[in-house]
Amino acid sequence: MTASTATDLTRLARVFHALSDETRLCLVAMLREGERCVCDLTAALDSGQSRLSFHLKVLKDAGLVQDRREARWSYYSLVPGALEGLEEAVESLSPMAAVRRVKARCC
Amino acid sequence: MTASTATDLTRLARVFHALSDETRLCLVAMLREGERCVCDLTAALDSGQSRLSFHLKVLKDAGLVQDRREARWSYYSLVPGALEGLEEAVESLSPMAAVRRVKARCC
DNA sequence: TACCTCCATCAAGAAAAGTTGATCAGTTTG
DNA sequence: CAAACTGATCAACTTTTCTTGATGGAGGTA
Repeated sequence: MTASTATDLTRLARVFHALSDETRLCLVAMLREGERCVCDLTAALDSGQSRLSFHLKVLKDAGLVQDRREARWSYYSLVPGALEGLEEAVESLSPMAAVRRVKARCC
Repeated sequence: MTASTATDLTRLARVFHALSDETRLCLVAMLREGERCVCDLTAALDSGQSRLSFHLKVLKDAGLVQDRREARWSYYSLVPGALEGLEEAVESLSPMAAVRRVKARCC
């Protein structure tokens, strides 16, 4: 809890970055309905395939979505609890936590 | 609720973008303690002044912080409720909302 | 086997974001 | 008034992110 403060910040920043793009927010919105294959997402967003692949990777690297291969399709879905965990992540930026960080030169 | 979907997405993306940087997360953490003048923030983060000014502007444009001038000092503070509102913003990316969006070509 | 579909990955270029140092305006102090 | 201080803004530069088209692999199908 005290050890990996910088790491936590880094990871939190990465999650927020993943959500900082409209295309990716759309993807998240669609995936809240349930699992989707890339071809469906591509069709729905009317977007190039490599472009979506890129954005899905960003979401995946942030730990927000997961993928599953089946035959020649890739199915993406939200990582259970990942979005719900956002709230407490924000709370981790608490005043007390801040005091600790700042005393140690902050970040 | 239906009209400004794209606008909502844009604004939400902007808020997440504002939080997608470690320096800015540090600033938010410090401001959760209460109002701070820029000189204090600069000292605590051991950062150049124009750099912090830039990041504070990003946070301000996203509606997360507000500033107040007093004499020659600028005091920054969190916009009340802004962080708390994040959670419900994420929830606004609901499956139903997604269905609506996707039917209309999504974003 | 030849061909088609789905999709990850790569390279190259375009666009956006971040950093740094300089300048300037408004305030206060000597 | 001159000098010092706080902090916003600008321009130039670096770094990161995004987009696009091409390639290739894996899995089906005729």
